[in-house]
Amino acid sequence: MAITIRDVAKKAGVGLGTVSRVLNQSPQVSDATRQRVLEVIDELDFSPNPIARRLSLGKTHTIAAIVPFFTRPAAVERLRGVANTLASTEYDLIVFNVETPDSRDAALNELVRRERVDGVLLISLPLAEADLERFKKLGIPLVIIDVNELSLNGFNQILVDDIAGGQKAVEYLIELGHQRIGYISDPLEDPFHFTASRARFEGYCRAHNNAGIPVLPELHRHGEHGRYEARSLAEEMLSLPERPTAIFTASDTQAIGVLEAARERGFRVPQDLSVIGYDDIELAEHLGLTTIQQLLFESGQKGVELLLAVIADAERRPASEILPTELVIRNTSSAPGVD
Amino acid sequence: MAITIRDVAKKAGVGLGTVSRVLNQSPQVSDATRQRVLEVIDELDFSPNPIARRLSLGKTHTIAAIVPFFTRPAAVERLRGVANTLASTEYDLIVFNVETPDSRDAALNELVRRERVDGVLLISLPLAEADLERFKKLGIPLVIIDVNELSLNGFNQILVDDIAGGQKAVEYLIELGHQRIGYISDPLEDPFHFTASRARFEGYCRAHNNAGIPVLPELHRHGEHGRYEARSLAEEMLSLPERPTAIFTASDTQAIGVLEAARERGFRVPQDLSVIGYDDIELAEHLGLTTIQQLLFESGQKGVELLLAVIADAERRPASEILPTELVIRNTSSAPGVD
DNA sequence: TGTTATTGTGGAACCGGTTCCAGTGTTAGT
DNA sequence: ACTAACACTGGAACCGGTTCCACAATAACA
Repeated sequence: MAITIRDVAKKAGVGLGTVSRVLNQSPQVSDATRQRVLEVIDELDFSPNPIARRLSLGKTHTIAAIVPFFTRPAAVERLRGVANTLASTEYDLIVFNVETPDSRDAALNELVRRERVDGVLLISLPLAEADLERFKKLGIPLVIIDVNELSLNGFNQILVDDIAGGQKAVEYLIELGHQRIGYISDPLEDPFHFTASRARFEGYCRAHNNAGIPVLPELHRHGEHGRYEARSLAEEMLSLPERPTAIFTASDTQAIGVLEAARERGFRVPQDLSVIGYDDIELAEHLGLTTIQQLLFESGQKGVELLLAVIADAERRPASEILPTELVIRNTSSAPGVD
Repeated sequence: MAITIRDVAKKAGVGLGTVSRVLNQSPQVSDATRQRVLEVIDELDFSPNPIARRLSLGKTHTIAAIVPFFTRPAAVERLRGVANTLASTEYDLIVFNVETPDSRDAALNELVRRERVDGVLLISLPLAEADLERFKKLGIPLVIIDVNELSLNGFNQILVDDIAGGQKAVEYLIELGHQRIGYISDPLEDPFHFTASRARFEGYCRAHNNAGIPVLPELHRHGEHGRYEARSLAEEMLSLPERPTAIFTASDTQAIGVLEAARERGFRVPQDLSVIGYDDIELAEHLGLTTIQQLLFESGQKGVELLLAVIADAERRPASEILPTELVIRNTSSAPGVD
């Protein structure tokens, strides 16, 4: 049987309230008593049972992260930010990996049962109005990371301006002299309604409009997320009678597929084809891939910090922070037709 | 204030013990009563507070996974197996990401405090004898996944026969006619004492010995884990006066680095150079990489199942399961010098 | 010196479950 | 008809913390 606060109290010759006060650094304890209690705690190698603590406090000291496709490099990196930040707190993290709309709903229902978690981090996953309202009504602290939706004004969120990111990438290509710029992304409509591909496309369009370059439908292809799929889409695009001189993709993973297609077809990168990805995952640096960097690790970190703040103060007004993106120029981009 | 078992009892006009019995499917309840209680539970949308349950049962219903470098593809895939298996149980998972010996020790100390978790999954991380003994002495259920060490006989484990895996890869190359086969791996000695690179090297040596081919020191290079590092090592190797005609790597990530080096140097794969990786991560299929498949997802899954069995029956004798490896032949391997 | 704050302390009550024990009602056995 | 065995049921006690309230001892004030 493990040592309890009562054992400590008895051995130290104090009341159990006093031991609890020492544990919680209450100032209401004299130095002499505190000293004695601390000695006994040390002597018995006592450490308080966190579960009893949670029950008594009515808090679970657990937060949940809902993450679609948590094996994707960008998701893993965000989770790393979450896990590392949480490691130094007394909070536990439980991760819900979502791979189908069904598993999303299961996770949601699980969490919405009160008393399970103190707060929820929703990563890259847009929810229906009704689901969001449920969180609000039940008063479950919620922080949304990486969902670009106008309707989310009243919620706590950490977001990345994907429109600006996409625009930045394409403006850079236009500046280099490219006129036919392809865009390869996930489907703009998918069962989860992910926003990233759409927002980045919006940036793509804005850059074109600002420069007075028409947006050509044949230069925008989309398919399931993945390097392999992106590769086929790129091959289609590169077979066009008027092929693009540059391709922007919605993720680095897809950019890698494009690089493969270019190699396959004998196009040199960047001389014959410029390629720009998105995310700046670890591989991007090794590949020398020009990309739009978004602060993945930091998004997880800031999401946790915000969530803990919301948990600590339920009355806090909703806050949102927009993380910057940055164009990282490496070796897969140059002016068109240059040797 | 949330609904408790007492509210249900009152509304159903039964004692609170009865409600508890219904919740725990005790057979000691008449059908009529059970029915009534279930109706009220439904009506009030009651769900029992897991924390109170845990305190009362003296179990945390939480298991910990200690995973070094949890962003590496192989680790992520194992974790996916763990998380998905656990999702259908009432257990929570907390993940300790270990990136330095310090953070390993911190995780260990955290966990060894009793009452924190019901069991521990140790993934790919060899521990000192003393640390293992600590688990045993404290009676904390432990399952070790993917650590190849003879001294672990008395422990529950899921392991992969990395020696056989390495041997299989190299035997296949020898069969194809290769005589100069390189091996690129992590350092054989590292701060964590990872076993994978060593065991696979052992297999490499056995295959050579069996075939009467000498093991040449210049054909074995090792460096920090990573695609980029592997690339430089491969470049060194390919610059040798008598370069290898095939390279076996300790991971797919490193194999990708080798492919890059080959491309850089103008070697065609597989005509000029065969490359075999290890793990069969998702990328391997897309790249057409020949590799040794190990059951990553399953290793997590089986680890959890074993751990839950150990938790359920502390007297269970230690069990170990060896997962098979399989050679997956794709497009990066062929006989040497064939066009 | 008597009265009032102030500081420190002990422990009951509580958080919301589980479990055990005692007790009631029913059925079976003789 | 009386007792034994059995099936159900109610609720106290418990898990191990926190918190609040009552109270004692000391300090501050008039």
